Amino acid sequence: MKRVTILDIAKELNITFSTVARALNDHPAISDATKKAVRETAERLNYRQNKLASSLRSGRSNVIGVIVPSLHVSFFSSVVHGIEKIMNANGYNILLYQSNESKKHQAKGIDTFLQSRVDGIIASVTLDTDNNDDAYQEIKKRNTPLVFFDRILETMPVSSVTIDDYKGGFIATEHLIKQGYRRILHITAEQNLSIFKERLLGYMDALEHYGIPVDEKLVVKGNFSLEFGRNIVKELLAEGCDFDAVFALEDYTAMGVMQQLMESGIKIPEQVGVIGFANEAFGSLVTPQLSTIAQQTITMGEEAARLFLELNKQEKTNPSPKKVILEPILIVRSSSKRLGE
Amino acid sequence: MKRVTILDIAKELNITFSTVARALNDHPAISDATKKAVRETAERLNYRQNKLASSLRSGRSNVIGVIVPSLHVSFFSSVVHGIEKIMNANGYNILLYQSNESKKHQAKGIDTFLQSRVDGIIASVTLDTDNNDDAYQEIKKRNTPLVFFDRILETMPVSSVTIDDYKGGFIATEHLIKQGYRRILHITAEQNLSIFKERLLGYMDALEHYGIPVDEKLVVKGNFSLEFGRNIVKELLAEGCDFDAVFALEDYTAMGVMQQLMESGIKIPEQVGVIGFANEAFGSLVTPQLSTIAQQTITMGEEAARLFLELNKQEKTNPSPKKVILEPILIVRSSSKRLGE
DNA sequence: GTGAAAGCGCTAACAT
DNA sequence: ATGTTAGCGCTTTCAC
Repeated sequence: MKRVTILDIAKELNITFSTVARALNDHPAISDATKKAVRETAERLNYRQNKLASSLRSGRSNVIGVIVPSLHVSFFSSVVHGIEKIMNANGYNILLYQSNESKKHQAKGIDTFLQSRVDGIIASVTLDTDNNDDAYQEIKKRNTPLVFFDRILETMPVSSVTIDDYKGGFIATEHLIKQGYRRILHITAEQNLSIFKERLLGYMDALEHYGIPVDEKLVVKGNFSLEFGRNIVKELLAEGCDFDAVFALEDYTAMGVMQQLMESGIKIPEQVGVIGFANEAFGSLVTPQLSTIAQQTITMGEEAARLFLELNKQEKTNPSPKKVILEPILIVRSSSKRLGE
Repeated sequence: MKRVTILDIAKELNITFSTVARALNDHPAISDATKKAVRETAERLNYRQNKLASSLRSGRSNVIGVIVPSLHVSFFSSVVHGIEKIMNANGYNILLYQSNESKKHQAKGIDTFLQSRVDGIIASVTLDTDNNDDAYQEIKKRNTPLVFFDRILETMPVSSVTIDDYKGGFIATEHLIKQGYRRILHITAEQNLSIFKERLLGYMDALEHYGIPVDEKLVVKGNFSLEFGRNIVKELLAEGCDFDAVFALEDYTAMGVMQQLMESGIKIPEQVGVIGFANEAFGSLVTPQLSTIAQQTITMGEEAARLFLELNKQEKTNPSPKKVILEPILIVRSSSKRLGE
């Protein structure tokens, strides 16, 4: 019933527990014979190292904290999948925390991570996080390596991996323009997070680049829900708003847009073209298939993990933060393809 | 730069560190004045408890390990979402591990959990796990609380939460029968996991119950992929196999079935009805909308967490394992509704 | 209501 | 190549 420790192994073999510890850690100064004996005894006694003790003593836990808004959002669970894959392959474990889009929860999670003495933190911030968030400042103050992905705090000098949201907005809009659409509605969100700002900028620059005037009435603030997409289309149609394409901040919103357009008897893509953002699984399964911008979710997670590993290697040299920017990928499907391509 | 400990707080206040520890843990024997002073000093010095030390000493880590095949599968990420929500609310953190459907990885994950002295493990086993899996046996041997969800080891006396897969298979089939379908194709999987066995049993019993003979040619072994659904339909149509409905083990497979049927000019649900399993997000967005069986994913995670908490409370009484069985929910959509309902 | 002291199971610097 | 020793930062029993 009592847990077996290195002391038990030492007793069995009539050596000291420090020799056992060295043998188990494959210390070069230990003879092969001793190592073999120790390993066999360890196995026989069913010994398991106590990581708590080892971490406490060594100051390294081999655990990193990952904090995301919600695993129920496929974007985040895919990124976490990528993070875990790489970190696991490098001997790290993942402590997981969901902020549930609440700054308060997020702060509590960070606090727990700090208490657990994680070797680093990978995070995507809540929608309402401000640029000088205390919790994140505390991470830096304690010299705990920090990596942001997707939703970052722009003013903090922290490594991050994002997609080029500006470019994402640009190529989505450009694609619509090239398909002959001219009055392109853009559904965006509150502008406190850079990702939405950037997409909007990309949208505006694309219009300008192709000599199309920006019409403020064609930029509306919305959210990630299918419902919003339906409602805004219903409203705009009722108002007689004149648009011939929609670039939505997220695929679910775009889906709502499509549903309402179809219900209103508007042909997609002949009368109105639609493009979303995120490449959700359903996009290729619906009719018409939804054009979108893919965000390389798993790659994003993998890159975030690699960024952390790099950061950790050069920890003493205190390197300047590194920004990895992934390419957004235009996925053209039938919802926006009215020319031959 | 040096970490602040309870000793630092003690020095500041000219009391002993054990008083500080008690004050921080809200020990009843400590005066309110002392508690207040300690808390203020802790805050001022920016103290963070070292959980490694506290866990090592107390023997409780307040961490539980969660091991799933892959977070990239929405079913699992939703369940983990539910688990984290409840465990977090009860003061626990989640150590996450993906087995990637590999028994070897799974064993390594369990080993790490054991080394990290987790207070319990919640798991959904890999497809190839056998009933006497060493890693899971080891968990029990160490008296570490264990809870399975969805994919369980039947012969192990372990608490678990599943849905009633038998009933799921039954009501899916019954629904098709009531819609007038008679030659119902069932796509199942290898029979080593109970979930697929149960669904198949439910299917057969439903047929029998309604006096429809079971035709072995209408039961095929497949997998979760859309491709499999497409291919099997193509094959069966080529063979001239006569079926008028399909009950697929998973929505993606069902989606492949629908796509191929439509491409072959077969009307859904008029000529062939289709029902899937899992209630993936896309089901309500595709045309025709896909009927399915919902598995209460988030609830499943929450129940698994509650089961663990209960288990942990009565740890000394060594309670008999408790099986929570959730109701499968029939979701009727247009892919299988050819009568008025 | 607070102090003293032991020890959780390791790592690592210093001996030999 | 192995032993000795001192902690890591807490919790907890036993004093007073």
